[in-house]
This record gives sequence, C-alpha cells and structure tokens, in this order.
Amino acid sequence: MGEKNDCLKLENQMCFPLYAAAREVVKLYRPHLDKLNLTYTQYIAMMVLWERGQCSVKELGEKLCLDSGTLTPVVKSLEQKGFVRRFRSSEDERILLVELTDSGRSLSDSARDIPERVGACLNLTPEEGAVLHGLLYKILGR
Amino acid sequence: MGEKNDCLKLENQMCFPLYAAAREVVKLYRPHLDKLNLTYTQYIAMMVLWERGQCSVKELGEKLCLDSGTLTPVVKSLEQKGFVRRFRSSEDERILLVELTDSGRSLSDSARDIPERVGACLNLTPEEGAVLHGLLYKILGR
DNA sequence: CTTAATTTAATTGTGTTCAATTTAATTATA
DNA sequence: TATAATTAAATTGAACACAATTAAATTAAG
Repeated sequence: MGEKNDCLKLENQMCFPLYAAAREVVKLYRPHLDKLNLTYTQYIAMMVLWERGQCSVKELGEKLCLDSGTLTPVVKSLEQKGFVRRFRSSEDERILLVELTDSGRSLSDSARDIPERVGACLNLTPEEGAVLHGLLYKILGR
Repeated sequence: MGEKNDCLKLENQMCFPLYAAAREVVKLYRPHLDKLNLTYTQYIAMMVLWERGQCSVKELGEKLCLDSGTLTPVVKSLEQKGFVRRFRSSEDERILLVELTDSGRSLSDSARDIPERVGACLNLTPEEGAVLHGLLYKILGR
C-alpha cells in the first residue's frame, strides 16, 4: 500500500490542525472585537497593557512573541484610535514606551466578557481546555 | 485584589497560546521548507496534492480551511516553480483543477523526513502529541 | 576619550489571511 | 426558453507576520 507516505498526510501532521485551529479561534473573536474597534493583534497588545498599564515595544514583543515589524504599525494604529500614547523613555531614547489612555483603560470593561463568550463556542470541556492550555505552553517553552 | 480582570490576562486566554504556538511550529518548518523552495502554505497545499494527485481550488480550500483569496496566489506560485499545472475542468469551466507535475510529485521524496525532524524539536511525548492532535481536531469540528 | 559592539525601533519587501466584491459559468425557476 | 439564483475563482484592500536592513542611542573596550 502507499503507507510509506502516511507521514506526509495532512491529518497526521501537527502543524496543520494547530495552525488551522488558531485561525479558527481568532475568527471567533472577530465579531466581538469589531464592537471594540480592535483587531485581534491589537486586542492581545491591549491585554498586555490592561495588565501593566505601560510597557516598551520590546516587552510587548517578548510577551506576544511578535517583533517590531509587526508591532510598530499595531501600536501606531492603537494611538490613532486614542487607546494608547507613545513616547520615548527619557532615560534611554532607544526605548519607545506605550501607555494606556483613559479611553484605552476603560475599553477593558467592554472586553471582560469576550473570553467567556468565545470559550462557549469552543466545544471543549473545562478539563480539555486546561489540558490544551498546558500543552500549548509546553510548546511555547513557558 | 485585581482578580476581577484575571479573565483578561494573556495567560488565561486560549487564543494567545494557540496562535503563538501555531506560529512557533510554522517557524520550525521554515529551514526545512527553504531547502524545498516552499513556504509553509505552499507546503500544506502540496501535501493535499501528494495525497490526491489532482484537486480543485475549492477542494483544496475545504481541506486547508483557506479561501480563494489565499489560495489563488499560492497555486500560481506553485505553478511558477513548476510543481503544479493549472487548468479549467472541461465539464465545468468554473472549476480550476490543480495537478502535480513530475517535479512536484518527486518533491515529496525530500519532504518525507520533515515531520519527524520538526516533531523532535517539539518537546512533547508521543502521548501528549496524540492528545493535542485530538483536541485540535475537536476545535476544528472534524 | 574614541571607536567598536550592542540594543531598540522603524523600515522594506514578500507572503499570507480574510472580508467583500466581481466575473463567468452553471443550474433552477417562472 | 428567458431570467434569476447559485457556484467557483479571481480581485481588491486592509492587516498581519517575519526576515533583513537601517538608523539612532547606549554601552563596552581599547
């Protein structure tokens, strides 16, 4: 039979379901984020800021596993929308600090119920969710 | 305490580790795929073709959870590289069929060891891999 | 102190990803 | 049969994602 190529079948790979499921879950967020005038990437950047209030682009990149090529336009767009301020650190002018505005901070009120709403569409039990969460963080080495 | 916002912490979300891990795993493929002159998206399209030999853009999209906006340039690029031929079905001119060339078919020889090499970098036991695989397919509803 | 190395963002170019629209072909309906 | 509805790809425009390069600021080394 052709089982010499079974290793190349889509359903036997890890990459395919991982990548497809990730895009699927991001799509579940979209209608909720539209109401906040945020894209998904802007949303996860805001989550870091809701937790910290302020951080540098470098720290944002470390938290989100994204580089400045991605983050520079994301942060500029958040500034355009009035959710953050951008300014250079006075101690080290290389560092760009990103800080929540009042508008950006209060946006978390409208975001608070999104994870639960999305989670309910996921068809995973809480136990399955916890297992998946753990395995993903193991892949991320965190 | 601030636990009213715990639900908005990055590490308590499903979306973040899922999306980040997916990109991380795609990055693991890149050096191997560079040798085949394939991007990741081109690679998963080729996997469908290695299995079927020929299929329509629509079928490719259903298998990969991608639409024609993504696949049209991917398939054109594969044609440029000489790995596939594109032609309209004679029975239904709406349908674009994509077919492996000899060059595209023989590329699978060089691809066969990639999944194992990438898997070895993943730091998951076979059991963990199987569990993850099952949970991801559950999210995908397949 | 001066030069070299490093660090931080920004920029550039390629390749997705997706929503929305368009075009052409086919099928269903009046 | 004409017309309407549907289907399959392609196109368009916006937003990532990332490698590679650049520019400016800081730090380290001679």
